[in-house]
Amino acid sequence: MDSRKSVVCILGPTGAGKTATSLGMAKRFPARIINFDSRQVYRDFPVITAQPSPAERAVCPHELYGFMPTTDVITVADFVELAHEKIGQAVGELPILVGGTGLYLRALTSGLAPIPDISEEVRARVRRRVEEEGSAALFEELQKIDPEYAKRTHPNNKQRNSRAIEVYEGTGKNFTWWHNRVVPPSPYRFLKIGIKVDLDTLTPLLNRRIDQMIANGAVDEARRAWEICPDENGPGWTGIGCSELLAFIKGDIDLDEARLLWAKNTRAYAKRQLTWFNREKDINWFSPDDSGKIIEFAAAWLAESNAEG
RNA sequence: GCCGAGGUAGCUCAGUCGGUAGAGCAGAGGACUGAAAAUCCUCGUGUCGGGAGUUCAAUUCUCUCCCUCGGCA
Repeated sequence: MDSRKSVVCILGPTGAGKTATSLGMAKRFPARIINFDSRQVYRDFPVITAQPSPAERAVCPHELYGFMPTTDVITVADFVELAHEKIGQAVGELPILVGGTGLYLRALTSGLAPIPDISEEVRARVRRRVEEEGSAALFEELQKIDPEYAKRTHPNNKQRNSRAIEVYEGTGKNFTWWHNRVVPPSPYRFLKIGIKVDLDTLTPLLNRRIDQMIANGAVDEARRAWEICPDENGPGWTGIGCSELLAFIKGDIDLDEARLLWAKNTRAYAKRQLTWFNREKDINWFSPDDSGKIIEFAAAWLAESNAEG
């Protein structure tokens, strides 16, 4: 018997129709939709990051959408904590996780290595070092303190190399040591539903969605965000579409160039998402127009747990 | 019509003092544990504009033709 709380996850590449699927499910079961998309948390970019509209959100409670300022960072660890909190609040409701950030979902379902927070001083120092000495210098150091992890990263990967170094400096244990710690099993049982669309089918849909976003005020949205957070390095600005529109607003490129760049980057992102999800073995894949099947499938899975419990 | 500069990868161009060529971008695939819509890795045969000549050997030198872009008429 499995008495753990049931959580349904709806994942897939951007633009595949996850929102529509989740709403269909929310109409069938009392539900609470919880976002696991790292960019849809930003309140200044509801259109550009394709957050559910107010009408869509009225269908059932929606959590972790549009609540962060562009100036703030969200990390995997922050997400996992927030998601646990929101799942806990779904009492008498089915928690439905919807999103496309593979790392966030994996961290939530498989657990995150229990690495303590690294102080801002250490992080800032390591980051300064990457800029000054270059990523390869940190990589050489990493080969000494964590040869195993060094094999899995690359001299040019400044983000990973500095993270691995800061963990060692901040905790005295290397990254690999932390990764090998056993994480407690999740208090939830998860059903992963993937919306599968091949890239060539998806691309024209993504392009059309960009035109729609522009028609829905994406440019003004970016202008307003720029007034609120006039710092290109503000974490919210890393969303695809945000930086391209900012380049247009600043006069560096025209709107058509911005659109083409945006489309190209969106497709590349969708491809990265598909690559990530292809590796996960426990995803049940459906096509976007299978919403009926998906709901039956979820219903059967939920009944199974009730029968057991 | 004359003078000049060019025609090399899908695009922008480098290069070969004669031994059949390589960067960036684009494109494709992949990795991924606190920045993840991030960050990073791998993948380059193309009548080197056509034809002829010189040469063991021409994308490279010579001639000629075609085309593009400037300038002069």
